Amino acid sequence: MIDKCITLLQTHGVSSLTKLRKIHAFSIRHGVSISDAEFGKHLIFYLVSLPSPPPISYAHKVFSKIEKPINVFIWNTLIRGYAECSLNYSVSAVSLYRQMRVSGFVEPDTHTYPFLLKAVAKMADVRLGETIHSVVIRNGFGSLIFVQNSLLHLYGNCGDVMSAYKVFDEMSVKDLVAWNSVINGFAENGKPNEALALYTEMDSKGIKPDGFTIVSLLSACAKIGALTLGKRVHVYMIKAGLTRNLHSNNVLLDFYARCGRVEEAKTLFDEMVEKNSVSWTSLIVGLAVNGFGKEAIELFTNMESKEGLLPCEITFVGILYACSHCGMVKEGFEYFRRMREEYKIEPRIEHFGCMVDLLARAGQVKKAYEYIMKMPMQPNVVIWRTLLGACTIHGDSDLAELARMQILQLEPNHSGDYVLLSNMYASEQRWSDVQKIRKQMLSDGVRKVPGHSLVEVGNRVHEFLIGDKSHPQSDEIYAKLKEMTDRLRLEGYMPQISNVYVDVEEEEKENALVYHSEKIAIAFMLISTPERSPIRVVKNLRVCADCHSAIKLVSKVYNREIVVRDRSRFHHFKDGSCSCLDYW
DNA sequence: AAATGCAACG
Repeated sequence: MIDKCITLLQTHGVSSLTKLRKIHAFSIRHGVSISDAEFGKHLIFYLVSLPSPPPISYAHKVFSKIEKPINVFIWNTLIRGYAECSLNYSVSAVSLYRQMRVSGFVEPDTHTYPFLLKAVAKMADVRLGETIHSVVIRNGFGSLIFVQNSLLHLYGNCGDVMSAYKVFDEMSVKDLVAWNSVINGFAENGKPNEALALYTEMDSKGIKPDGFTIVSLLSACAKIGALTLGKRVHVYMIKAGLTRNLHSNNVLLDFYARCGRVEEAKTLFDEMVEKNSVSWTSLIVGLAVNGFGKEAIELFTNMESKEGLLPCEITFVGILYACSHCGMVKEGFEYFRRMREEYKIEPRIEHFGCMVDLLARAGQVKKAYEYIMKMPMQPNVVIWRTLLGACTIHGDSDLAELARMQILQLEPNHSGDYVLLSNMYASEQRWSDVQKIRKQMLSDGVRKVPGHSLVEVGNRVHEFLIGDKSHPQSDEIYAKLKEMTDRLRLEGYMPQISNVYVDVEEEEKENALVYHSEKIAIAFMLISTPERSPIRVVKNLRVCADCHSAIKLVSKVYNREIVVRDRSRFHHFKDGSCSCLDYW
């Protein structure tokens, strides 16, 4: 009878939880004891093998009924189950491993450590990882490639790329998984150049990349807006024959959108043979952050009419983002309602954040505040910062002060909030308040994040800081800046120096002309690139109002399309106007 | 027996 039950598990077990429950009930009816290790082993195995997340408490119940001592396979399977569940369960995987050690009956084997390390990687606990690493070596498993690969993943996930690289360097045999893991480690930790260098090395050894390799490299480039690097990866992707790989295409789409190349993203989307809801969502979000809200919504309408495509919560974040950044307040509320009622998606704090932004950005800051007060969850620092940002733009200093007090409690020492408030006071010519904020910044030991702008010419990236004079062509750049300002004045440009003024250090204020980094970068591009060619700037902070109005005019006067990637979004400047329609 | 993408605000 037990053999029959096991056969049943083997033939139907992989399909569904309902089937497994039925087989379990069947076995009880026919007198097969759950404490029988052979049957219990199979049942746990199939439970844990169900698509994620596995029914772990059910599996654990079966586990606890199995007669002692429990063999190592069963221990491993349950550890694996916990490792594949959400983060909260990773701790249980570790404590299960400890129980196994103290039970004294079995020793961990070669399978135990990859499962355990997976759980520790999820926890991103580098100290625990190091401890287990030394245990692994002591037990003689340190030279097994799958254990080493697990270690690579662990260190990468903990942000300790140097330890990952050390493990990698000492591996005598490196398979594609090892290369992917270490490349992903660098890519995920903001080191796309290193990731790409490793890729080049891998390529020179004749190892072919797969979809994972491409995804790691491209998402790293997307994060930092490295268009030239990413384009190189696109070429590798073509060379490796991965142009039909869905994941790679999705991330390529995201990459182009995140580099401001909306046309390329759209073309790619149209040409993709296989598309899933992630592809649609990526383009919707891409259009939204690039300021093409109307197009994002059009695409969403299109998506709704397609069979078998369901928008998810992220799709709605994109849609609500599109509405808030285009001033479509009424539409935003309507989509929020439909998300809950038609799609049964419970709004998360991100969605409420969009709604606060929707009201606040449209100037209804008081209503936004009331909305925050009525939210079913505790507002986080992002929500308050949204309100603060809108208050500084719409000049509600009382509410701005209130929002800042909330932020100060949740996250002290964040320079951006001081700067926002100080800029608002400056725009109202409340210089004593500006001084007060600046003094407070000094006494609180808060240092402003210096603004910088990156531009690419050919294969080189040039970086400019505020008032930067370190570039070898500095004289030419400043001559161009002077000419630029003169020509803009003729077009009616009035410099609003207040934003710049509070940004610079006391000594520098004596120099009459201090330019924000984006202006310097644009002047540099005007002299370094052919006429009419588009200019891309990646900035680490938000563009100030003065630079924004200046760049609008530059796009007209110099007949250049200028794309500025902000800290949070894109501005496409063309013929004297911006895709954000000054709605930011 | 390692592993993938899209996410509000700043």
